Amino acid sequence: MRYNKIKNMAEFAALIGVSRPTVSKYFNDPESVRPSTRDRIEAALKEYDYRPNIYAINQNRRLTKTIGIVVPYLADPFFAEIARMLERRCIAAGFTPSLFSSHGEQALENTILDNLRSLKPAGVLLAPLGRTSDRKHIEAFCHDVPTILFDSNIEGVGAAFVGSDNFSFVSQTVEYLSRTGNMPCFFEMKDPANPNANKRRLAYLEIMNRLNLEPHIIKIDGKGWSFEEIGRQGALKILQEKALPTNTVLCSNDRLAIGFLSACHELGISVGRDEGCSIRVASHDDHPYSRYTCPSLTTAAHDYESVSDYALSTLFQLIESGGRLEKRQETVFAARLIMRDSA
Amino acid sequence: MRYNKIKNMAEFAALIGVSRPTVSKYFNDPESVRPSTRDRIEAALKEYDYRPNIYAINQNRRLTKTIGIVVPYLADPFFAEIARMLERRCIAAGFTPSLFSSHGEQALENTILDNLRSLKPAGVLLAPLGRTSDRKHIEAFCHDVPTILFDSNIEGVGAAFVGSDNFSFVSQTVEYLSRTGNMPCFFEMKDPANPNANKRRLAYLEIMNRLNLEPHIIKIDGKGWSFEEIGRQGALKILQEKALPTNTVLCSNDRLAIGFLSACHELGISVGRDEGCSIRVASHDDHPYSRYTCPSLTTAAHDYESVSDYALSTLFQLIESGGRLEKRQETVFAARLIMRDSA
DNA sequence: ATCATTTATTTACGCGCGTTAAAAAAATAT
DNA sequence: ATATTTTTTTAACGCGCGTAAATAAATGAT
Repeated sequence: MRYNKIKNMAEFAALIGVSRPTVSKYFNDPESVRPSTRDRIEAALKEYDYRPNIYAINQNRRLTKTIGIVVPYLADPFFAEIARMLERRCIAAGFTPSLFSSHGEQALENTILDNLRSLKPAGVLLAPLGRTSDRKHIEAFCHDVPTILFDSNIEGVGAAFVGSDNFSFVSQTVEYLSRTGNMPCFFEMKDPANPNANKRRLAYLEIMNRLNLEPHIIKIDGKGWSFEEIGRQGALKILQEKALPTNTVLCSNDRLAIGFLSACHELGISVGRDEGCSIRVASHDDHPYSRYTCPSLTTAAHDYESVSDYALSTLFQLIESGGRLEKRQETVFAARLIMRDSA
Repeated sequence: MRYNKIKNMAEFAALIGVSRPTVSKYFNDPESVRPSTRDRIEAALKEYDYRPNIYAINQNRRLTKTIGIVVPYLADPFFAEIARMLERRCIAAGFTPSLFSSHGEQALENTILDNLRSLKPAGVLLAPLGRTSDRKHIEAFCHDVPTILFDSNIEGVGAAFVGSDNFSFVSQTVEYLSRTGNMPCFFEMKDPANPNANKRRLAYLEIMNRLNLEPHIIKIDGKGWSFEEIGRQGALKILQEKALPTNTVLCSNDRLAIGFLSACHELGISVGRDEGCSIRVASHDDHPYSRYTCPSLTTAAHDYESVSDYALSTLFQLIESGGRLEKRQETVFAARLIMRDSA
């Protein structure tokens, strides 16, 4: 590696004895130049460390090779995990992923989208905040930028939605819990920001109805994204007041359940399906930490792989078709019941 | 908001009756133009939604207003949390943060740095993988780009290091544990990738020596970043073999401890400082989930705020001084003991 | 009103690359 | 060897903005 700093493509081309447009062509598609010249270029690339100026490239392209990934809350390991998979696949497909977190704030979600727009991304994968999102703002964004929504759906917004089938989550947990013991009550936040939470509640009601069981919903107070703490406080209150209608609790999501289990431990209430246990707790999401709660959490797992795979392949399709799809498809993947020790 | 699409600064300037260089000046520093023209520009900005082309801007700037943030593993809530704080402060200071995760892989860390270099960032905050980092690669990067290391130090690399004082972590936990019960043994991975782990072990040895206590180090197998599982497996093995030299365990970090507690629960071993408990477990980091383990985890907390504050203010200083600091400073912040129920 | 100072405008060039059209060269087919 | 196809070269323009120098206008102080 010689340390002749090469400042532009013309200089680099001159060095190999090839014209600049040929080099430009090579960078846009290495296959588009004759193998012999390709070899010469690649040999030179190893010798000198020239890289085309990304800003100059993107200035003239209508669209860049960037894919924006926006999640509502990156400190939630669920989103961190899915972001990780999405990033991988973007890179594998020759795109450059750019990751953003809305940190639970509408204003930030909006500015992220504004900034993203001027990045002229080839496409965007957006997991919106949900109920607290600025629908109009997102709609306007999706109008200009090829966008696939994932995780949280907003009806009619974006070229497609890819997520998990909330009904499948709840039906599996409710049926399992009912079959193996008492029927579950449903534990959730009073005012959930995430639309999945609402769908899960509706699913619970419907399934209980089908099974001819009386539903019980426990709504707890709390705002923001500190679900564990909200779950813990809510559980402490309910448990101390002995307001639990059954000995089986189905939490809307794992983070609430983590808080619930923490509260149980504080109060000396043993959780599990064993004889000595006084309560069973199950949940949904298969959060990365649900394996390590005490007891380990029975839950329903997202099909992370399929969701991220399908979201990206839909996005690629959208990009190739020039930003428009025939029809807005909503695709959801079934959950997988994970039986552990808590229920 | 009229829907006349403005395609460049010249058109926008013409619309207000101001020259293009004046508008350009405004965007680089709104204070640099006369208040009356500033008002006119800002009024027009509200009416038409013009935004300067970011690629054209950055092409001519030697440095952009981007700040790169690189963490080794974003699915670890500790890094997610610190990334969140860093992002905030970058935005507040008028920079655009760009977040990357190495996902625990050297190759990815290298390509991230390569890509980052061509983004011409004003500065970079880098938390390296540690032992598995490609030192030469990082060194070369830091030579060209103003970089502050954080969390994991690499001797002599980068303009400065900001992190936590591992000695302070361990001294507080060891002293607390020894004072309130039996002396602790130290539980860690055999081959830790993170340099902090090594410093913590050395600190443990030194402090035990000072206290005239015999140190015991338990090294467990395992590779990668699945610390909880590694801790769990290691703990299961040790506990089943009854190879624990004392009833007090100090884990190198919270994620190992989460696995350890999980193993204890599986084996029916009660953890805590109460009479009925057979083992005490403490740890370091104050991981966002350590509050919700069962029992809640006694640990030593990073001063997240100070670390992120100081790292960024050092970076701003570095940027202002044109990329060079007098001397490479290593700054570490003391830990804060968090007494909870596990020890 | 006059001069000095600050701020704005005009003009012009450069950045590094995408892209295109026409000409030239090289590879392949007949 | 000639005709045909493919690839490369040459030359030139455009993208949207930064920036600098010279000029003009507005402001402020005397």
